[in-house]
Amino acid sequence: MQKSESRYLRVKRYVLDGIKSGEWMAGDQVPSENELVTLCQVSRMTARRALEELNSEGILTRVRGKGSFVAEEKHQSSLLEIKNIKTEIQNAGHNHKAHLVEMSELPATVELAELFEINPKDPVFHSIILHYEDDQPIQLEERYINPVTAPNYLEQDFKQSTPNEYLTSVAPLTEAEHIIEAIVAEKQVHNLLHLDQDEAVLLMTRITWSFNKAVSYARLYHPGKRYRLGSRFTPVSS
Amino acid sequence: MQKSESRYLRVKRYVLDGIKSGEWMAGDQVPSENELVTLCQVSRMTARRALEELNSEGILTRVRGKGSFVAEEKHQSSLLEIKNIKTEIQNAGHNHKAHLVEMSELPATVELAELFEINPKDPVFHSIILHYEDDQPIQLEERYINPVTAPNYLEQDFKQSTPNEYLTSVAPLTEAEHIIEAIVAEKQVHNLLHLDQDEAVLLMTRITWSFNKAVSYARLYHPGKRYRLGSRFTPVSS
DNA sequence: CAAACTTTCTTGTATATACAATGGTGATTT
DNA sequence: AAATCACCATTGTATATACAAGAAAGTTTG
Repeated sequence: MQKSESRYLRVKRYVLDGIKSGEWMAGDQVPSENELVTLCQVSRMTARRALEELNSEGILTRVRGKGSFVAEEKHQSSLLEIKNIKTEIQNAGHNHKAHLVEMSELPATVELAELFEINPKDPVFHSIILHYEDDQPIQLEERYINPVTAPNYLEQDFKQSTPNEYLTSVAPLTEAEHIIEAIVAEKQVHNLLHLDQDEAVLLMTRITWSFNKAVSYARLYHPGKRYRLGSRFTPVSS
Repeated sequence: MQKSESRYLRVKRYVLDGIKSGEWMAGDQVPSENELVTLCQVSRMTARRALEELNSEGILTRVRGKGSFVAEEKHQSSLLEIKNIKTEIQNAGHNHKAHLVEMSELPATVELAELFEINPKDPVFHSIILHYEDDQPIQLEERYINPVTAPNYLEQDFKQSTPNEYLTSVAPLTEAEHIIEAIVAEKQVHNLLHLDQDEAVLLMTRITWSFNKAVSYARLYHPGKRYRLGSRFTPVSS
C-alpha cells in the first residue's frame, strides 16, 4: 500500500476531472505537456506519460504541432453487443416471429467437446430456429448448447423467449467471439431463408462464454440483401 | 518521410518476430529491458517503451521483479480497430503487395458532397487499390477522399505506404463507422479478386472521421472464402 | 536446520536534456 | 497582395541517470 498516489496518476486525474466537470468538452484542447509541468509541478516526461496513457485509452486525441484534445463521445456498436434479435426487430418497428425448425440432443463432435470441455459423443443440445421480420425470414439460428451450463435448454418455449434470453438468464455473458464471413449457402439454408437465386449469405459464428466456460456455439445465417451489420466506434490508439 | 524506422519500433518488431517465429511461446519470458539494451543497441528507456506498448496491447504481461512474459493467446478484434491491411498481412507472416488500379479526381456525388461538407460536383479524390496476400488478391479497396483534409492524396506512392497510413498521418482517426454485408459482386470486382464462380463477397463499407470532418469513404471487398472478420470482446457493464 | 540478511535482477517512477517534426503565426520580402 | 521566411508552441523520439519496490536466490547467522 503506497501512501501517496503516483505523480503521473495525479496528472491523469487532474485532466480527467477537468473533462468530467465539463471544463473541457469533446473537441476542446486540454493543457499541453509544458502547461501541466507548471500546473501540476511535475517534469515534462511525467506530464507526457499521463497524456500518452489518456491517449491510448481513447480519452484524448493528440496531434503533433497542435495539442491534445478531448476525444469525441464513444458510440456503442451493435457488433460489440449481443443483441437480441427479437428486440432488435421490434425496436425497428417491425413484428417478430420465431419458428422452431428442430430441437434435439446430439452427440458432441470432437470440436464441440473440446469447446465445452466434455467428452466426445456426450450429448449436447441442438436447436434450429428461423426468425421472421414481418413474415419475411431474416435469420436462421443454428445453435449448440453446453448441457452443463444450461441443463434445461430443451424445455424452453422459444416462441415466447429467444435462446439468447434464456441463456443470459442462466449464465451471464462474460465473453464472446464473432467470426463473420460471406458464403453461398447450401440448399437447406437457401430454402429456409427464401433466398433469391445467387443471393449471398452473411454468416456470423458466435461463441459465448460465461466465466471461462463456453455456453453456446451458434451459426447465424442472414440474407445478404436484407441484412447488414453496422458498427460505429471511436478507436483507441495503441 | 522518415528514412529509418523508429528505434522503439525496431525493438517491438524484434520481440514480435521472436513470438511469431515461435521462439517465445505463450507464458515464456522475453528479454528484459536490460537485455534488449544490448541486443538492440538502444537505451533502457527505449527498450522499456517497446515492452510497455506491447504490454498495453495485450501481447506481453509484465511483472515487477520477475520479467516480461508472452501473454496467453488473445484473439485480435479486427472489427473494432481500423487495422492496416499491410501490417495485418505481415503480422500473419505473409507477404503484402499492392496494385494501383485507378487514381483519379472525380466530381462529388450528392451523397459524397453531403458527407464531406462540400458542394456537389466539387472534385473528390478516388482510388482503387488491389491488395495481395502472397500473390493472391485479398482485398479490393475503393476509396473516396475528402480533398480538404487530405489535399496531397494523389501524390502518394501507395506501393510504399497504404492510404490508411497516409490518412492517419495527416488526419488522426477519431471516429469510424462500418457496415458489413454479403453480396454477389459485379463482374469487375469478381475478376479483380480472382473469384470462383458463385463465390460470395464480404463488403465492408467504412467511413472515417477526424475531428467531426469526414475524411474517407471506402468500400472494401473481400473474397468470402478467403477472408473472415473476427472479433472477440468482453462485455462491459458500466 | 531455519530464520534473517544480502545481493542481484527485474520492472516502476521521476527527472533533465537534447533534438526532430509538425502546425500556426506573424514579419519580411518580392 | 502573395509568397517566403523565421519563430514559437506542441508533440515525438532518444538517451542518461537515479532511486524505489518486488521477487528470487544465495549467504550469513542464530
